[in-house]
Amino acid sequence: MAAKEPMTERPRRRVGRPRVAPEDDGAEPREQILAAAAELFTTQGYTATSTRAITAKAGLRQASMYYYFASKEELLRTLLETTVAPSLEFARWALTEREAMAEARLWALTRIDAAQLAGARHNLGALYLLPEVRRPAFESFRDLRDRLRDTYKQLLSQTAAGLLYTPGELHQRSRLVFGLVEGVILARQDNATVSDPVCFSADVADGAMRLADVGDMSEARKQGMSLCADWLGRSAHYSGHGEDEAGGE
Amino acid sequence: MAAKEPMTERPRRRVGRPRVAPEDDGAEPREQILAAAAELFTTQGYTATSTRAITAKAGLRQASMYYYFASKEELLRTLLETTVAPSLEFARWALTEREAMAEARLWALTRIDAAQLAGARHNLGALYLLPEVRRPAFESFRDLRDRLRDTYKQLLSQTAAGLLYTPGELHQRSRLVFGLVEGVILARQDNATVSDPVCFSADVADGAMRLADVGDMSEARKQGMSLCADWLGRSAHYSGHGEDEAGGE
DNA sequence: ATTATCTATAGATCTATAGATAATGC
DNA sequence: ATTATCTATAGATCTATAGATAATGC
Repeated sequence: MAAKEPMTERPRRRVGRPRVAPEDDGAEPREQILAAAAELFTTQGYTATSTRAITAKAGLRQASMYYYFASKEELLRTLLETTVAPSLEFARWALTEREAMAEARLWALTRIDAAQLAGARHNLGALYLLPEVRRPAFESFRDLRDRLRDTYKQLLSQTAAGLLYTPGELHQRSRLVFGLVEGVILARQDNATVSDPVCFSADVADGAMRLADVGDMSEARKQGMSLCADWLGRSAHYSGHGEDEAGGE
Repeated sequence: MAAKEPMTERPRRRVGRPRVAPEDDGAEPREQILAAAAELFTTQGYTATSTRAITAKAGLRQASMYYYFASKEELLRTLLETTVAPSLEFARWALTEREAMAEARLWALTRIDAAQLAGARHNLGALYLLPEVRRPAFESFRDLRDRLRDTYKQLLSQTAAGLLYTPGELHQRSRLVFGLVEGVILARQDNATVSDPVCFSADVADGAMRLADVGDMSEARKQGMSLCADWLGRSAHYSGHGEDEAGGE
């Protein structure tokens, strides 16, 4: 994501009227705006954050935001969708990996999801909790989120204990597990950063096993870890990087 | 909370300039404002809810709100503090009940807390999650919340399994338990109401036992239920009502 | 000519205050 | 006189658009 040419110091003079505030780092303006919005939306809320505050932090003028985003809503939509995407991709993959036991896949999904929530800069998961996300403008994002939630439920239903649940019990239980993961977001809201996302996410995944009444946790954990490793290997293969996303050891 | 005199239909003509919109029910204006704010703050957020929207729902004019509350912030502060108070009172009491085992007290606290979150009108717990609550204006509320969180931690540390935790493990583990309870808030945000708060809160308390590695859950549960019953008896004694607050059976 | 910014501003809010007004109570 | 409302509005926002401007690129 950083500079690709360590040798050639290529200033790459940019077209267009220069900024009044010089760019401090080499980041693209669009990315700077997204980063500023991420920080402000997560800490102060959506409506309470003005486009003026965002652009001030990004180092340009209020109106310049509209060159990159059609509206403030589109800015939030972009952040929401890029945040849920990685977990959802893993979820889809986990559903297809039928050789692994459902317990292990649930462990791995919980772990990947929790690690992403714990490790992301600026507690991006907190965006899911913004009341404004209920507006119709963000429905497409809520659909993605529902699909992720449903994957937890499906995997849970395939565990040994889960096969015995009534539909009502399954629903209740999957809410508890999903809630546990969302708890990571709330934990971060209190103390700025989780000290060790790698360990913490594994703890959360273990917690999910307990909530799911998994008998042999160590087996699920072992298989689950290898699923995580497989996935991280895969995604590292497709996109050049991605290794520090969810902390595999 | 409703009418005290079923016989004497006492219209109790009110002093002051009459409202332009007639009062539909007999509720006090202050309470009507609080109820309207509760609904709007929890569903749309604090900044996104205008004082105009609140008072429109309460059936009076925007400026009339300021007769009862000095500012919009004071309105939110009132809601926050009345919401956390019942759980915190129970928490304080649970700490003193030394005859009961720590596991049972943790079960009971989780249950009371979860039941209140699940059963309250308008998902009031969602107020805790509003980003605006981080503002200095709400610090006194955050202190109360911290005290509640700390009670979970203390009880957890006194369980059989908890005595063996390192301080770091204890902290992590208590975060998971507290997060599980907060998950109730998130569950409600999706599907408007929890079908059965009584059962659901017991399930959450069981979940806390699982997260806390409690060996004999049934014993903790039995004792915990009786603690809940004791408390509800007590509070029913002090204040005339309060029996449907946290659904004891 | 194209790109990426800027300045300026229209128009729509929103909170809180000032001060009038219509009841009851003494 | 006191109480509980009202109307009107000041002053401070905030989002999004219009249109100017300063670069590079052809």
